[in-house]
Amino acid sequence: MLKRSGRTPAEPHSLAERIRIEIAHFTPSEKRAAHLLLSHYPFAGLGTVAEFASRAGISAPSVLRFVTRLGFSGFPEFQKHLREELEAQLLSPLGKASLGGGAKAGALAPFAEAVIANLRATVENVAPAEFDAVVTLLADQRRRIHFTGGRFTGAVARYAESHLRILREDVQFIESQPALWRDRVIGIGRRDVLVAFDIRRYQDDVIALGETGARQGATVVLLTDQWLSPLARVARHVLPAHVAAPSNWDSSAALLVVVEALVGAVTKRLWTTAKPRMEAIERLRRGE
Amino acid sequence: MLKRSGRTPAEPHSLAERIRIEIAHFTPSEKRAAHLLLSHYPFAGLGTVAEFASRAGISAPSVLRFVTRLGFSGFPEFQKHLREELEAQLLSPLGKASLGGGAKAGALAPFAEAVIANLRATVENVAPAEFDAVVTLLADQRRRIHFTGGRFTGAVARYAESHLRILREDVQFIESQPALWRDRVIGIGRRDVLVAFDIRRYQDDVIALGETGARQGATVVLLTDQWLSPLARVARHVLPAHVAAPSNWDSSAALLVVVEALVGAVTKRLWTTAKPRMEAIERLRRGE
DNA sequence: TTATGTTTGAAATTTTTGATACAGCTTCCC
DNA sequence: GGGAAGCTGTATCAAAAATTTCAAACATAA
Repeated sequence: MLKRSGRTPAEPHSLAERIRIEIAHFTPSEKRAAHLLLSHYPFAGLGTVAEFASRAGISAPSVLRFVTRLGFSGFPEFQKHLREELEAQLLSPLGKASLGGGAKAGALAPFAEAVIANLRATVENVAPAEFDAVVTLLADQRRRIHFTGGRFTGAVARYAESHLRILREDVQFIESQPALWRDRVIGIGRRDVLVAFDIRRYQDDVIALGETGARQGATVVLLTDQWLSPLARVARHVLPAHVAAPSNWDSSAALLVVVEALVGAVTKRLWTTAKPRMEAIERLRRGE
Repeated sequence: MLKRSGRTPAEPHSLAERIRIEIAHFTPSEKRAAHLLLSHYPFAGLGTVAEFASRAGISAPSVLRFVTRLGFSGFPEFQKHLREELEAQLLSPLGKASLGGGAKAGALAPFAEAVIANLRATVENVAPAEFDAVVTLLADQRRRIHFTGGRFTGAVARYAESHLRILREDVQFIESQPALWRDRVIGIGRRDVLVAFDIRRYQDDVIALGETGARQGATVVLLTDQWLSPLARVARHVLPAHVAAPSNWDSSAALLVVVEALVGAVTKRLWTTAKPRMEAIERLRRGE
């Protein structure tokens, strides 16, 4: 059994850091307490036991057991530690940058670093004029918008579609399997915009859909990786995102960020018509 | 005479600022209290009345009179105000992402910067042990894995599902509309893992699905935002991601990165069985 | 299934804390 | 020097908070 002496534990780590390390050995209730504290570190711990308990959805005794397990002799001592840590952090020049301690290890950190590099590279490589042109297309309410994507990028396409369909009419998602789009593609023509997502191991059916759309006069927008899908040849606009990741799989995160930036810009562009529309949708959801 | 009503005073200024203005009219012991508070703002005020009194070299009642003069109805209310002010100040650099900025040129760059901040914050807040526990669950081939998510996060859940189903058996996506899962949820029990995605404006149907699953004995894993979906109450494991963005919408990018990191880790864990499986799938796709 | 050990929250208990009444003290003006 | 007005601290009380107890619920292993 762990020592549960009444001393404040020595700190090679900050409290937040220690909790993240030890959280694996916690009981379910203790985990809830830990999560609440970490997600609002350290303010969640500065109120009363009862307040903390109800915010975490557990009982007061469980909160006490939680702080006891952390090595404190009682709740007041625990709070004292939080206050002191907070004061020390806040007064140091680094200050809030490192509040809550830096989680050292984990498979997550290197992945996040790679994605950050991708984002930087993507920002550099996307032509602002191209970005704006796509925003203008998506904000053009006379046009119909179709999203599609491959095995993995399909989810990103759906993400784009689920936002845009709230902002305006005539937005839909098309599955990339030919059997599922053959009939739907017939009506596509000059007034349609086809937004295709395709990253490497470029997918034949997505390419076929894009080429068919282009042949029928649709404006094709391509979101792809830095090496460009073959669809780039028929696309009117291309937004390339970097996808390298320390994994067997590519990362679609930068692609997603481009999508979110597009959605944000379109929202701003369409605000006068989108706002009442969003409110109406909200009312429907609520009233339903 | 000054108003001494029980309300928290309206703040054109912060409390510290107001004290500096009004300090001239304070009695000697009130001045001592004020000086202590200002010189260790706001931490001196976060302890007990007795502690504050002794640090200031005055008596407890004088401290009470001091906070009363500042317009608070009591010491606890005074503390609450200090905590809120501190929290607001500390979080403002993150939250301030103003909407009014120039929307035209380079809407992508500020968005990417915000996402990078989110990623950093997310890496700090995710407990490595919690992350590993989820990897272990997802890599356990005796269990069945179910993904679900809300209006927008549903796409992220699909993204996770589309990767994981290539690595192993028994992976599926469940739509969050109750009508679509009522029949599917019956078979869910102790050997099932339910991975739910839910960020703010937490969605009732996702919560209902999660609670139902938990009630039937499934292990619930929650991917949510930093404020934690109500589902955190029933979830065995919680991975919180930061979602703030300079847009009317939240950003799911950090959530996606967590998913990608999970998938990468599971791939590594299952490599001996996953590799032949992936090759077989590849052959099927080609040969088709 | 039964038996065993954990985990948990409701309620009772103890401790701490904030608040108040009141008397002594200081100050300052006449 | 006397006395009123306002400060201040001691002693005390009431309220709130933390803590402990204990039995039920739960999970786990046999």
